[in-house]
Amino acid sequence: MQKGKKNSPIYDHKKIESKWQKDWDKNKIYKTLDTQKAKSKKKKPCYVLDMFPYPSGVGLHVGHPRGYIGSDIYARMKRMQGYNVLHPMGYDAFGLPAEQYAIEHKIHPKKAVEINVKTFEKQLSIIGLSYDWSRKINTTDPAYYKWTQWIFLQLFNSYYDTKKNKACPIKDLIKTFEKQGNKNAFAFSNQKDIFDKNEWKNFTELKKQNILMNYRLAYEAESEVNWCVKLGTVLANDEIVDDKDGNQVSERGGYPVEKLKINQWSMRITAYAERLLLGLKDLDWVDSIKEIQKNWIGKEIDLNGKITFKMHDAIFARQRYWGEPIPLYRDANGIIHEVKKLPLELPSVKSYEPTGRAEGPLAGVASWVKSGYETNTMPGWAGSSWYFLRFTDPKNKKEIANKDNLDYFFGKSGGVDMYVGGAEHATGHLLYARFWHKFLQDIGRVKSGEPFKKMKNQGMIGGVDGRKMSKRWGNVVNPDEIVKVYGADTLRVYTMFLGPFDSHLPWNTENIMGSRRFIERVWRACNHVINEKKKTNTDVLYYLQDLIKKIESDILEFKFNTAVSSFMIFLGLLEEKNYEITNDDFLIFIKLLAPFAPYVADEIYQKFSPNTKQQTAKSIHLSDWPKSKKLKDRKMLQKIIVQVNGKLRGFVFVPEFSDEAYVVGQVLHDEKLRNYIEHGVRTRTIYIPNKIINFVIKIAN
RNA sequence: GCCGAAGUGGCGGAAUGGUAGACGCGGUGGAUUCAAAAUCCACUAUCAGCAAUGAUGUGAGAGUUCGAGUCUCUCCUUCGGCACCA
Repeated sequence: MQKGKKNSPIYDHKKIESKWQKDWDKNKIYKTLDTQKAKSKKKKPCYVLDMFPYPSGVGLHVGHPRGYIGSDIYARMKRMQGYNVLHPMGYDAFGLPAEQYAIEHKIHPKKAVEINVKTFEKQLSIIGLSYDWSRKINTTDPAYYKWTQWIFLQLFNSYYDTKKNKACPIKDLIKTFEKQGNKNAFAFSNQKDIFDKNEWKNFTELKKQNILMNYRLAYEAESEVNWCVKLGTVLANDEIVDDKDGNQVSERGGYPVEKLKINQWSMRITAYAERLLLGLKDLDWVDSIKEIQKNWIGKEIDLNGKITFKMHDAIFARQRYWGEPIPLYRDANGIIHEVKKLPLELPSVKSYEPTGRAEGPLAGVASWVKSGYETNTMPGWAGSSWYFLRFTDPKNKKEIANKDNLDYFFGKSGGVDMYVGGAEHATGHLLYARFWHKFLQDIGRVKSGEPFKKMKNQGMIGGVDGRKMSKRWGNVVNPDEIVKVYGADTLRVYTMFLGPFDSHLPWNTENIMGSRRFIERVWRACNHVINEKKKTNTDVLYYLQDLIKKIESDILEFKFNTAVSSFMIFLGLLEEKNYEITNDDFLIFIKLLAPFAPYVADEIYQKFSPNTKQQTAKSIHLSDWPKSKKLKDRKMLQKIIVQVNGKLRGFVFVPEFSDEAYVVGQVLHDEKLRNYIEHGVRTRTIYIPNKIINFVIKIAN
């Protein structure tokens, strides 16, 4: 058929993208089925998770969505393959950046988070990410942090039994002390003094409390903080820089920083060191991250066979306002009690700025202090150490998540099926989340010991100058601008086409035209479609079958760049000789493309899908993923590489699985090739069917 | 210093031990156009040659192999982690 006969209108990304965005929202096509419904439909779960972001105030640059686009492509394919995909998004909004933003802009952190979340969602919504927004969570929501506090209390009420090799109730340990003292208690501890049962009975309450602190998995102890006298505040490591003389100074102002020992809460992660190390073996993570964790845990066995670990316990407190309150209080006698009614909500304060003492701003709230509450709050990593559980049942008021939901979504693989995020969390979030997960396994809340069985890490995208994108260098590219000018489909394709998913790559807006052209070529490829009475060109047909396999395996391995290039080759094939393709075969191509360019794919799908009289076709994203089939009549000649002494000298074409003698015959038949071989004495021939033949020639003299 | 990853055209990159440079960007020439944009066609690693073609070539050097970008060893460079922080 001649080009231009079926005149497609011009590709208008704005029109197409706003149309489908509304349509998808309205029909809630990305909604995850509830457990009961999914089970009755016998739908298998697939949990595809992004590391949830910190909604900082500056907004997204073009590198941020890279991981989200990758996981989205994966989720979309799985959805089309019939899985009940859980692909949620939420916000990790406690912690320093939100607090800093609030201080700088003189607004309440809660307000700052609201504003930032809005900006963030607006930016994300135009990229075409298939989240089920009805499961959105926010770590700063009291309904959420109620359960963060609950987990804290479970840790507080547990010790690590070294014989059972798991966490056990502290009550059991107290019973042991009452029966036999601590001499043969199999408990992980830094308690040095030995006592018998009678001594234990005679200890004061306060003494008992202090001893138990040496056993609890969440415990209070003296530890060091960075104290800045001039700023009158405790600083996080991130806020400290080296000055030109190598002294540690505050990033803000450059004032001296000293170490100060204060009493604060910690987590006995060291009790889990061995299990955290062992668990790494079964994880489908990139080796470099496993190696980093391994080094961090740092197991060493000295000559006497004593096992030590480099890893320290983790401080679980910040002298800051914007975090989860620790759900404990101290009575007049100094005895610690649990807060019975959770959540213990963060009170409103007049000033959330540092107080000038080595304690949190909560110390300035009279009623809070009077009640005996902790003035420190939990660190940033608290809420992110279990959020992936909450997504399975985000509105549950009775427990962290209902067991049926947890078991269903964490069922087969025992964890999130695909976790996508930055490699920079190797020793922070990824370690803490594994620690809490193992603890929750010990107390029977989850079945598996590992939360993230499979993980992929996106590399950073730098500026054109190769530097990190930042306002400071003036090299920030805003995704909104790119979407406006080129469209979201182009942004997605280009981001994926840049290079390997996990490499650090520079952004180059000049190059984006190639991806835009690709989408336009897809649009024009509609002109090659013929009706079903005719047949698709066989070259196209064969390539299409290979393409199905190629795209599926590339998506599974996160090799999106090569997937895009094989789409381009397919178009080249159609264009070069103006080949024809049937309606059905073209739809195969469009379906394969749908996860990458969801908007244009749905638009084209509607044109070519067989609509019934009653209704138009559903979204392409709810259609079935193509399956490759064996083409019976596919008997192609094989191109055999001909080498002489390992050097390429030409090719011969032979039927599949030809034997050596036949291939040698064909080679000798070719005058040019024969000359190379007869140049010397043939001593050996290496033949690999369908691939290569190499003649080893000894040249006389 | 220790541990890990990576070095391929002008650029981003591709390549189960088997045609190095797919695909894209950029560039050169041409078609179309009053002109431009867009689109289409051809060429585009280096050297020699009018050309067919030949030689060289994946950070450097050795090795294994019929055959190495890919495997092994040594070195160089870059990036990440650790060492002073958690």
